[in-house]
Amino acid sequence: MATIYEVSKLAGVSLATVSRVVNKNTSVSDKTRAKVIKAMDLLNYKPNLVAKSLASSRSDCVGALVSEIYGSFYGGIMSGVESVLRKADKHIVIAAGHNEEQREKDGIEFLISRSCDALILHVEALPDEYLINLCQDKIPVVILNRYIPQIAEHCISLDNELGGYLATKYILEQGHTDIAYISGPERKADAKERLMGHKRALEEFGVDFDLKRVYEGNYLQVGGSAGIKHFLNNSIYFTAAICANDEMATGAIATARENGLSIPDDVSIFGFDNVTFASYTYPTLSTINYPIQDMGKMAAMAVLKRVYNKGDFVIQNVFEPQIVERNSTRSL
Amino acid sequence: MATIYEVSKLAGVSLATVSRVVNKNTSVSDKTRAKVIKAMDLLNYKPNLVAKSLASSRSDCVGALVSEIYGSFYGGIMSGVESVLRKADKHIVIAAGHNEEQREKDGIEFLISRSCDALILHVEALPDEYLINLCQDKIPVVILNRYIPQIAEHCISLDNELGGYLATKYILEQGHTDIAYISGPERKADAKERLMGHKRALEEFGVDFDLKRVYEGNYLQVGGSAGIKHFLNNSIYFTAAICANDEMATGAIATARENGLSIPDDVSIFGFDNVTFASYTYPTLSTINYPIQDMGKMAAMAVLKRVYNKGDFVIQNVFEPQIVERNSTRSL
DNA sequence: CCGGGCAATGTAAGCACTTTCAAAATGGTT
DNA sequence: AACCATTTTGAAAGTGCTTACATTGCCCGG
Repeated sequence: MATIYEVSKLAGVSLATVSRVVNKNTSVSDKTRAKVIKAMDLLNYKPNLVAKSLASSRSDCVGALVSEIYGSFYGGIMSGVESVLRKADKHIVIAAGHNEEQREKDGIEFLISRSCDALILHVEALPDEYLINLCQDKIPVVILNRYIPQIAEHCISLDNELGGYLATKYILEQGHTDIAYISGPERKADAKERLMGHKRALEEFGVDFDLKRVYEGNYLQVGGSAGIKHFLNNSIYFTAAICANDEMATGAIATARENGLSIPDDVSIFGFDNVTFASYTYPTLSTINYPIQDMGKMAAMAVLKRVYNKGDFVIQNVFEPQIVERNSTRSL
Repeated sequence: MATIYEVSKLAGVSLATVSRVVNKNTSVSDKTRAKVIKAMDLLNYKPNLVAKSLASSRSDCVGALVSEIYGSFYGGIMSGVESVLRKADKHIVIAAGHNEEQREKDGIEFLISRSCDALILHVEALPDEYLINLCQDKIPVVILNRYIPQIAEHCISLDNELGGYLATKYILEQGHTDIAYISGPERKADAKERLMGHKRALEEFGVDFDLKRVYEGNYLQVGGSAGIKHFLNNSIYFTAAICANDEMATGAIATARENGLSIPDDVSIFGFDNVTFASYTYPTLSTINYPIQDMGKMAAMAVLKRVYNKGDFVIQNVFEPQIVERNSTRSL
């Protein structure tokens, strides 16, 4: 591979001049520029980005850490990030945190050591303090799907409480009052917030909140199954089950059906996230839209703006959830 | 950030010695090693990987190019690749090709310029010749989901013909003889191969192949819908529809149902790929398993073995598809 | 007690760029 | 033609690490 040195020799100019042409930086006369470009073409010169990084201490790399690489939710994040950053000629280095504190930390250090210019993080296990500290460091950070007041401007999140509220309000407006709620793991902030919204809606409609009607699931399909079984086995009557995510909702649908319940005639099921397969289920799943891809794009734009001074986007830190009406619910 | 120079000064040794300790390479006495490690701890030294790359002309980066980042199929690839490579402390840089020749080419050059040590490619639009040429270059390449005889040892692919054969054989064994086939785009190699397998099975069972019973879809949900509509509108009788991928199968199920057909009682539907949502549909989808995640892992192992001389894996270049029996088919 | 051989360590030349600072060229004014 | 202000160019010092080669020191057999 040709180096900048060979180009400079062939063009009869100095290294510095070639560098200037490559980086379209400062003033170079048209004549020399032409000479240099010709030499570059001739040698099929491609700048060595590693050397460039070392010399400039900018890598044009953005690190993205997600819990899992698999899955449409995380896929949405990365896809959004990639689509924006790639256009700006930035590279994306990925790592998975697998929802474990140590691995998330490792992942972050891994990305920093690669001297990423910025980090886009979807971390679940790491405590707030760690992230607050991280934001004090020189490396710019965007945190997805999490709201930490002390570093609010670094966070891009969904109003989960509102989502929980909207879901329950929708079900209440359909005339349901016997509502089961299959929650996410209590230790997860978003699960807690969604449940809070659920409570607020109940309150607003004058329906008593009953802890017996809440089952703590694990955000997985089996969690939804277990939830439905739990309510049936304990003879807790319900005409609607609100699930804290779509995955549990599919489990709930399957298990309800296995127990002879027809969806939505006997029981309405509501999800949260609006992942891809929500429109593949039968019946198609009513849910709350989580615009994760847009949020990924926003994170990328924030990086572009703050780190590379490109584009004059207005950064939206909090996104609003919206009802997606499909066929898994009916009004009483 | 502390540099190797500061460590060497603090430890009272030369740069080279520190480098040796860091890279666990050649012989260093226990005493000096201890001194160096202590100094590194004290300074919280983290090697600058960019400088390391430049000096060693190894980046510990592997580039992964997939058509889309979104979606469980591609997610499977990346997830497999990440899980293996991360353990070996390699970084994964991703790019999307979006199934367009130019973007795929750009993506590859993008990754090469980042001086990736190897490339794992899932490209669909680029012609064989380009890939054959690429393999002549110094950069090691693994090609996923595509078989090119001239560079067979670089390819990790599924026996699509066998998959098509197995799917059709399964349906035939269930007693169906009026079989509709919703194919993928003809220009895609895997679609062609799957159709070939379909034909072979028909032949074997003495069922005439009729071009009228084949509809060329686009691998998307709407393609499956369009296929079913096409057959119904043209009064082409069928008791089973085999779809060249799961996505079209879900479209087919939905549209068949809309037209008053019950699945699998009136018509059996068969898919291909076994993507995540295949077990979320109703009825759950019988399909052909495409072990894409394992193939991603295998690609990563091939890189580990060939590029980094790590591990003594046996590289499996061709994977075998398998029937996944679920509830969208029935025997006549 | 001397050297051969080997392990441990050091020296210094890269690696391919960026960037600061100074020097040279240019052009417009008198 | 001389001068000054700009613009354009070049020289050279980094950037933090690896690695070939040289050197040192040590152990052991003769």
